[in-house]
Amino acid sequence: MSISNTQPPANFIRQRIDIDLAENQIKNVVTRFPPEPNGYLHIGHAKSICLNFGIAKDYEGHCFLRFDDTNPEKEAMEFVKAIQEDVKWLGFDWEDRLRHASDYFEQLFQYAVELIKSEKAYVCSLDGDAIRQMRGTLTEPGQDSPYRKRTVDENLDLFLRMRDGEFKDGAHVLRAKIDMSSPNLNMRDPIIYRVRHQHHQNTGDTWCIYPMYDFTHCLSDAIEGITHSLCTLEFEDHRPLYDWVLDNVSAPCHPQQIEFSRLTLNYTVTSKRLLAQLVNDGHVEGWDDPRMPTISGLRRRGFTPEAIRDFCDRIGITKKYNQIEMTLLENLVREDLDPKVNRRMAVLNPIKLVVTNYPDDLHEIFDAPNHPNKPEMGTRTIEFGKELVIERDDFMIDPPRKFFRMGPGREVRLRYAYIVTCTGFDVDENGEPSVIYCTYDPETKGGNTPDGRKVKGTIHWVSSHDGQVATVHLYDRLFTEENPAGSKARDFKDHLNPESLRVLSNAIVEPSVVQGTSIEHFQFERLGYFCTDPKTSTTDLVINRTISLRDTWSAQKGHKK
RNA sequence: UGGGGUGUAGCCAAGUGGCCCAAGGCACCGGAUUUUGAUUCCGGCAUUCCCAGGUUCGAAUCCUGGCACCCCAGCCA
Repeated sequence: MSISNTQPPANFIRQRIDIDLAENQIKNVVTRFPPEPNGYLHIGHAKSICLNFGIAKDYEGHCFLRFDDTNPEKEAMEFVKAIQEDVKWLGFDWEDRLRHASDYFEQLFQYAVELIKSEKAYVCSLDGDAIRQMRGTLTEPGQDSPYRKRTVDENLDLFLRMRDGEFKDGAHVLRAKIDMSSPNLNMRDPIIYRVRHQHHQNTGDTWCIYPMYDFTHCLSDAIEGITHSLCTLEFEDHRPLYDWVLDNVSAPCHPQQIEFSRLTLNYTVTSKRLLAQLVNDGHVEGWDDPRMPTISGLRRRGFTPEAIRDFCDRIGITKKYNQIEMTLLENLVREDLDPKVNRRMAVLNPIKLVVTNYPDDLHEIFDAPNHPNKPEMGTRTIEFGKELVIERDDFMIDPPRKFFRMGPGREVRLRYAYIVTCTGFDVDENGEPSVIYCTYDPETKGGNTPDGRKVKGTIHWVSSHDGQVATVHLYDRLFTEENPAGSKARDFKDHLNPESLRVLSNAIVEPSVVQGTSIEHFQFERLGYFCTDPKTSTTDLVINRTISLRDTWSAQKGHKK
């Protein structure tokens, strides 16, 4: 038996679930993906989405999409819409399990009342500074709030009045009564409700008090019957509080929180806060700028859901701090696109090539395969003529021996057309070549060599007669540093790559590169994978480079891509 | 001498005391095929698992002691 490659990768969370199932701790698996709608989803969220939805799928359980919307100041409908679109695009379906933490505000309120009644929560009227000061430090215990001894009746009365809008923002908070000397700061009477007179994206103006994350999350999990609440490492310290809340109210069940390490990708940032800065400061065009590691940016760049899911599978789930190489993601995109995408020819930096012995007004039509290794993908026609364009990089006045392209006196194949020999060139006032001349060998139609002669170089071309002008966006990594946010001394924006976007406005593409309403993917032969930009129009063809082809030649030569 | 975590190749990662002189992927280095210097294919790539002791017939896996790194003092999540 061969090893199945459809087997989901083993990881410690799946092992935990296997044990829970085997020991009958749970009957079926329920997970959730709980984004806060305060920004767009990024590749790090994709890891969590694939984990949570992937586990639900593999174990035939369920996964909720739940908006963790307890802080109305930062949250917006734009983000809840975008998040849903991104999760769907990645290929996951929450069916009828779309929820908001704010759907539970009334229940949460009742749980808070329970806590007050059992003397496990109190209204504290200290201001922010005082609360902070009395919390103590990492090495020193905190001090009890003077309001800690308020009676149940007094607390109840105050809490109800907080809800009724009697108090200004910050006047009072509700705190859990735990232990001000706990070595875990989260257990030092954490705030669980605060007053915020703020319009909420989902509940409107119904509430003016909002529950905090630590109180909301565990209870939302319990209400939904989540079995395994998967979150990132920074919440490890919060687990005792997660468990405390569930142990001290009449929660329907007690989900288990399990933490895993978040994704770090080199040469970019995976933090909503930092990405928001790039958007707000205008360093990129928006959340869906193709240079952004956001799901919407990657989509517009031409990355596929398949490649992203594959990436998430391959990086694994552990508790180790990691930094994944961007080249892994890039290679998986190539791997996904290579077998399924049509080949086309496009010249990014054109220079004119005149075939001097070709008839002036002849335009031959050739069939060219859409995929050289997959005949079943069919063919398209390409037009040949006397005047063509080729890539400037494919010609050198004085080429080295190993340059398998065009140079004076050299023979080269024009892909799927003819073998041509360079006979001369013109230069402009700067000494740069401006026109190249060649002759073609009529016996080599289609690029074949009936005499069996070897022609090492094959270059791409487009006919001037029917080639179409396009604007091509060449993208490169957004940052010049591996870990742009890794230094406390320097702002991450100092490491922005000034050449992350190059716009080529005179590219010539073959006419079969037509723009549809949705993103179309191509491989431009010898160049890379490209896609039409969603903002392209019939009069202005805009094409994004997803990723270049692997290029061992220029890598060896140390040439710049 | 606050608490919570993590340490297996350049980057991920399996491994849960004997089949480990450590799986797999990416990267890298050869070599074959090639009308994309692409793809594909074949081969190579940790006597060693943060370090030092110990237990054991046997340790990456157990014990003891170090070391390094990450997270926590929002009325953010």
